[in-house]
Amino acid sequence: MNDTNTIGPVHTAVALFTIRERLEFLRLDEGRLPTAALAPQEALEACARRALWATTGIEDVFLEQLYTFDGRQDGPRAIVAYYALAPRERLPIRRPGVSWADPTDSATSLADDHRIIVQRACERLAGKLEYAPIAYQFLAERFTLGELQAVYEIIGCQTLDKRNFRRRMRASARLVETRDVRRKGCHRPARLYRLRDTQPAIAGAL
Amino acid sequence: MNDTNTIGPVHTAVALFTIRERLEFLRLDEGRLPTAALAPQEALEACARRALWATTGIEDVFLEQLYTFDGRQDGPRAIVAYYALAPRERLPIRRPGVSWADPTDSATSLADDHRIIVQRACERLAGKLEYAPIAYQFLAERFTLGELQAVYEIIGCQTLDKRNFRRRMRASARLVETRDVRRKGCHRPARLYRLRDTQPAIAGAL
DNA sequence: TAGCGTTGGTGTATGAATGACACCAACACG
DNA sequence: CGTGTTGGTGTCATTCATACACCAACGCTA
Repeated sequence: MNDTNTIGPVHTAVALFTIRERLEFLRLDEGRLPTAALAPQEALEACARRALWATTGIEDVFLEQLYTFDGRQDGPRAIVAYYALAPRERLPIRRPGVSWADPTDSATSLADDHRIIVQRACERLAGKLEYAPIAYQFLAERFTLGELQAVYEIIGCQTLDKRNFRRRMRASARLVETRDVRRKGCHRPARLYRLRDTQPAIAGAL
Repeated sequence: MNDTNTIGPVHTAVALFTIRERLEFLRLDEGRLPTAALAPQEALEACARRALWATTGIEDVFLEQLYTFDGRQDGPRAIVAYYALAPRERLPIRRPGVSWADPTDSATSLADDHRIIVQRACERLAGKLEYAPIAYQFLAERFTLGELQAVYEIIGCQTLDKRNFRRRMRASARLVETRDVRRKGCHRPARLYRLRDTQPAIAGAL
């Protein structure tokens, strides 16, 4: 009766994105995003993290506030939406009731108010891609330039020229070349890079 | 006892900006921004407009959601902050208890949580200046290029080259030259421009 | 062990956009 | 009619963005 997900004046909702060939978001089987009602004394961001943790067990992901929506008349007064980003490797989700869905697929069953959240989050991602280091949130600590380019192409919905992309990344001075390479498949190994320490991985405010 | 400004689980707060030689925001004498508690059935944006209207009588200004902050323990659960923009001419505020203040002046008496709102709003303004038509929100329907440049310089906190600025504005194709000029002071009259109709004056989502 | 398939990795040339810069025009006022 | 003040204009140099093609290194297989 006192289900923390259905009562309370303020709720949070979280759209968790990851990339595996395509951009995907985490969707509960009932066609909703993870949500939680704000508990007494609880901070909004903590509430959002709790919503994610309760459904998936995931912790310590990139999380940023997206927008606050009006609630429904029979529900919360306001819904504070967040979006989260994480590399696929960190998401060994094998829980009943959650799965990955395609945000661009209008056939995906999803409540209207949550569909808007996913769509706005995609727009925000594409917009921030150029001026904030969000692409790295989809990658492991060390990554290849090929992987990085794939993230840019998927979020930006366009193919990029390899040489121009690499030059841009080098010019940004955010990357550090490591001494290691990654072997994967029957082709030339790829150099591994990581984010420069002095550059915060998460751009604070919007 | 039932003061709508002190109870209720969700509040809105509004930082209203205008430009008169410098950027200014509207501040209540008690060192707070206009706020309102979300009424039953009320939409968040309507609540923010009501907060502004109740203190100033101002209606129909540009208003955009900024960020949602945690409430304080003895107050609301969440504070949804908005920022508003309006040309100075439309603000004949002669109400007791409200005045204009300098957002960059740390000596301005302002509650800490509201100070953060003003600061974040200034950052958002500067950031959006380049890609969204917010500068026009500070101007009347028809304006001179000199006035427009002044807005850009004040929000961007930098002086701009007159010729380069005008070229950029022309290239953006957002402006329409009118046949009229404005005479003001003892110097050459300035051509008046207006925003192109097909371009929405307010960029919708963020 | 040689060839193939696949991804990793590199430089140059061209057009576009940006930034720096100085002078005349039109008015009001005294 | 002279002065002060803001309005208005073009060019050149530099930087940035775009388009584009080939060899390298590996695993696999024949």
